[in-house]
Amino acid sequence: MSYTNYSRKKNTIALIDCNSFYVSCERLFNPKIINKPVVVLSNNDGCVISRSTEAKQIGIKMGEPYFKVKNLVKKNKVYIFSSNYALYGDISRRVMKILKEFSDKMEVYSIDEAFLSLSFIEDQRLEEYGKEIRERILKWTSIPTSIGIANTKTLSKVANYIAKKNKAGVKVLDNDKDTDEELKKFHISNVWGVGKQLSKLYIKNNVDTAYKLKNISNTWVKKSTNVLGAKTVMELRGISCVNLETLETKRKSCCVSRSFGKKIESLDKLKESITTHCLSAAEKIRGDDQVTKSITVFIRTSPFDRHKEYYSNSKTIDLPIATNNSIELINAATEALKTIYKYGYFYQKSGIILSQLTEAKKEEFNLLAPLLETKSKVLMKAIDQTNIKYGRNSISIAQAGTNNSWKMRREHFSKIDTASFNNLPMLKI
DNA sequence: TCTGGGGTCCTAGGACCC
DNA sequence: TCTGGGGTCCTAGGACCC
Repeated sequence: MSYTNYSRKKNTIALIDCNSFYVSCERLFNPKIINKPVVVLSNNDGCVISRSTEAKQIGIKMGEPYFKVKNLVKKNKVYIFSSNYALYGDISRRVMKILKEFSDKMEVYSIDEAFLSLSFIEDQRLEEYGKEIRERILKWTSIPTSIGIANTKTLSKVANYIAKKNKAGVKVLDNDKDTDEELKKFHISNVWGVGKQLSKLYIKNNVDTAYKLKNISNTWVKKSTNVLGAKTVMELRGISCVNLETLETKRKSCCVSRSFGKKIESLDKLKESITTHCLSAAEKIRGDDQVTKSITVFIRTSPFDRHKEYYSNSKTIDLPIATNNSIELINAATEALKTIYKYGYFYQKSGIILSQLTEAKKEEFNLLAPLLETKSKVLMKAIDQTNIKYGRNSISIAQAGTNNSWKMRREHFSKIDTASFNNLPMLKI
């Protein structure tokens, strides 16, 4: 049975993906690393999270711990950068703003990816339109992109993957025969929505290409996986099941966590880190006018250390009244921390999660403590504004500590000041 | 010595109820 | 010898994404 002959409303989706995004951002301000192997490291200089083409060719893998590739780095004179998310965020906003000009239906999918609806473009113009998008992004921001265009999000992901390998940087999958040819060459593990576990299951059942997945029986997928698995199969058949989310939605939870630059043992130091996490999480949700109803604190030792016993625990506290007040969150988090802290372990990471986020009602009257409520709101606002004006952590609270020996490593930071971003020579005129 | 961080969605299973 | 059954709601943990 063929699944490709359904008559359906035309639905065209482009996926625009910035190539080696973090590396490309660093290159904007550092022309000497163009055409050189470059990698960007995760927080704490832990893992490789972005690689230039040259770095990929050397054999540096995505997600690999930095210490494991140090030799390769040295031998090949690879340029190393600690991540600079403020910078990447700024560049991302610029790219998205330009993309928006090409379609009024856009979904910003991640810091370096967006889906655009191109249903209003005739099929024969799609490739040309894709090239226009690509050229304008390149010209106005110097960021190279790859563009995949197809009838569903999953197929546009496939097209994008192919576009990355071809020189034009644009791939349109709009006819069934070509699409099938490409799907036959497409390994199952590269399909969007098929991770490690599903790959294993599919391969065990002799489904090792996207084409085989597309032609699998509906009953089998539903029985063996879940609704997401079934959706992926439909999408490969060109039947759209994953909608374009054009409305910006607010987050439903907010997590702040960090590994420590140096392992820590004491409750006091953990308290400092948790306090710092609460301050930034509270600031984030206040920025979105949200409040939280529950806070989770978690701590753990290193899962990689085979010589020491692993300890990991978390505690969730439900708050009596939804809040975004830093002090209240810190108090709750501190209580939670005390219940899970165990002496004698060397902790590697701590974090907090604010969940059940909802819209803060602007004029909510708390009859029990109206005055207190207002005062603390004013205080939080003052803190946020000062920190925006004078830089992060201009105002903090004492419990966050000032001499944080546990702070993360950032030995290869490019120190590009995004505050003076507009002065930097990024526009090529 | 050194292994990221921040999200979403789904499901199994427990708690609870009648 | 021998546990009711069926429904809802909630949560922890898993899988996936970038």
